Amino acid sequence: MRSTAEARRVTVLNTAVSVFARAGFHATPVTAVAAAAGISEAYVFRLFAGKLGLFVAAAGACFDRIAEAIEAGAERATGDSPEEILDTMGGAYAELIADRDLLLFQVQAQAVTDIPEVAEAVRAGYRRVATFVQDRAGASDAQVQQFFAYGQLCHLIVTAGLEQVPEPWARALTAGIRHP
Amino acid sequence: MRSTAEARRVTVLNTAVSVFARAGFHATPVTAVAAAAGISEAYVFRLFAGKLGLFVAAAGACFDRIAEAIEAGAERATGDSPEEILDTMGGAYAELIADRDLLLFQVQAQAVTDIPEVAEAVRAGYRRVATFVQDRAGASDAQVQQFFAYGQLCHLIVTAGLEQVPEPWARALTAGIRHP
DNA sequence: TTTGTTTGTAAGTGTGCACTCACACACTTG
DNA sequence: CAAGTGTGTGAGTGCACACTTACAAACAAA
Repeated sequence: MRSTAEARRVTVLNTAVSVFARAGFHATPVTAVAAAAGISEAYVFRLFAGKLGLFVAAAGACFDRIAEAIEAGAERATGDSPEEILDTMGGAYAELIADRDLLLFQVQAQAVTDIPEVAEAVRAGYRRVATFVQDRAGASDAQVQQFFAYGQLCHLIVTAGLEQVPEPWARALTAGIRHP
Repeated sequence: MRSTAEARRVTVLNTAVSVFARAGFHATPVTAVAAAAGISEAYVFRLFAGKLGLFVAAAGACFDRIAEAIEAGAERATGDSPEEILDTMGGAYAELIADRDLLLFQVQAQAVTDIPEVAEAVRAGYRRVATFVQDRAGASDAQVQQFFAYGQLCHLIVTAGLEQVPEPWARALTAGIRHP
């Protein structure tokens, strides 16, 4: 017994987030995840209920990490106006997604929401994050909406590589966006 | 000769947008597009340079339709303040994506931007739409950015099915969004 | 009619991949 | 030590699907 199954599941999930992030659910063979995690394909199938079970569990892990980062970030807020707290949360999020994996995974998950289990996982993830933002920052509906709208804009900026585009329209879309 | 190849290409592209919109590039066999278009798989391969060529061409058709709708919508603006024109453009876009195909196709295209040809097609699409919005509405960078941020929020709302979620966080995210 | 061109297809071919199964090794308990 | 339990894999199996090829029918021009 080299490791417990539960510990394996955790490491596999983290690598799964990274690997699925690049090419998405359908274009990523589970051999790729297995190889990245350093175990055999067969064992991945023993640890999770099929490729779909693996992806859904990875989505859970992805949103867990996002929620934790935002929750931890909120603690660092200096003032307690909604604007200040939202700003600090945004900063924590920007910091977290610097490596792109969590952001790209979200995009990939949104793309396979035609699979009901994935749609539910995405809703569960945003439910957790959005309710926390709303409650903790004491923000209005409009502020919460704006927070997520600009978050989604980040997805476009990163997937389309707009930071690298010097034209005016691209500069307008990326203006003031943190980090990417 | 039942039809010219060029006419076929147009009809195939429109069906391709609809069919790819549902399950995305990798999960959609070209037989599905061929069947929906009423022709054989082999002929699709004769009309387009592989599955990727078909998808990239479909992306072009998708953004063409969006750009045309926004350009036509801008004509209907009553005033000429940036706010009014942006609002009218937003309305035209909301109207266009009522059938979801164009919106979902954009999401699917963003998910396969790891393929350089697709990334370039996405950039070309947003280049056309964003420059038009900026020039025609005479909007500031911040206004253009906001316009697209809330457009991207629509993608999340539709893919995650948030209109159907009665909880407060979902109501906050969907508040005031037109149509979906 | 014959020759050529374009539209269209049926029937493959090869490959990649999800998933299974029989088996082996590690470790524990009695 | 023997028997049991959990961890891990090699070697398949079967199917879906991207792409090709050989062939046919419609139309045009001579």
